[in-house]
Amino acid sequence: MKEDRPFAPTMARLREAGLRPTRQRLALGRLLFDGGDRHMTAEALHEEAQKAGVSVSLATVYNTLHQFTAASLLREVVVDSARTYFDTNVSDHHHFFVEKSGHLMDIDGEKIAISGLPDAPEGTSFARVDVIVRLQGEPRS
Amino acid sequence: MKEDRPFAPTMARLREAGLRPTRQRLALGRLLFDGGDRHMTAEALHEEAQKAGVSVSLATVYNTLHQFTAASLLREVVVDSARTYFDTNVSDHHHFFVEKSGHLMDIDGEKIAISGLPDAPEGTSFARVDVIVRLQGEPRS
DNA sequence: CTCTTAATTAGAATAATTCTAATGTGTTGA
DNA sequence: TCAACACATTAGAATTATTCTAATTAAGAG
Repeated sequence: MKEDRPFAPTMARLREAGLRPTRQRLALGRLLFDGGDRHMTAEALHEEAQKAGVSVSLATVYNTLHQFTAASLLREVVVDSARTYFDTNVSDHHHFFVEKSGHLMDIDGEKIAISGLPDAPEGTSFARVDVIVRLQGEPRS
Repeated sequence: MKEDRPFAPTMARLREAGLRPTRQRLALGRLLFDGGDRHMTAEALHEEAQKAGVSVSLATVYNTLHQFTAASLLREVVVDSARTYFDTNVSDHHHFFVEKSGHLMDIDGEKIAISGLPDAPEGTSFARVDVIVRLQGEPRS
């Protein structure tokens, strides 16, 4: 009679990425990937881990977020010079950003079309195109 | 026989913005606005001022950049979590960002069209739409 | 079980930015 | 012209997110 949430999927992800499934990485992976799309900061994830009774150092949270990003399990979103967000949605998409609250929302990449983009300057190529729709006011929800 | 570059335009800008044309603001304004479109960091502007023989503290550079931004003489560009860029081009446009070197280039806003943007969530409205084209490699020029 | 290597950690270090509180300077009006 | 006040500037301390360091711990192979 196990009461834990399934950890097998996270386990598998880590193995595929060539990351040892340590206690900390499993715990963080579960927090990140168990509940749909999330936009997390290192501090927020660290707090969440504490609250969940998992003891992880902040340094490990940072390490883990970067390793997950390198392994394409996460994507870094730059919208605010004050803090870095990590997005569990790694598919093609864009963002609404509520400037006042620092809240991020996904915009499906397929819905948006961008036309008229100039070619990449000589010697360079596109790494990614980010669309950030900055919002003022507070969403209802 | 004056050898100075014209300071009158900057002077006028400051007055319009309701900012006292102090020695520091005039000097920084000239560095920023005299040479076409520029993307500057606080540190870079501070260095440039030193080299130009203008003595301004870093705190003043920061203050000034923020005041200029509030007055719409500058626009803040968020592309890199490590440093904040200020753009002297305040018209509608977007950016190429060379990740390796930290170099920014403007993309004329009229060239680009974005279709399929969802409506702003209830309670919010669009403040601005930023398109950032991240480039890998090094531009030739 | 033991060895080897990679992961974790606490705390110090770093770097950009902001704050503080003291000093200096434009501007206004008599 | 100049006194007086509000606003600016400044050096340096403080803050904050993030990274680094060096030492400890744990995972996986044999």
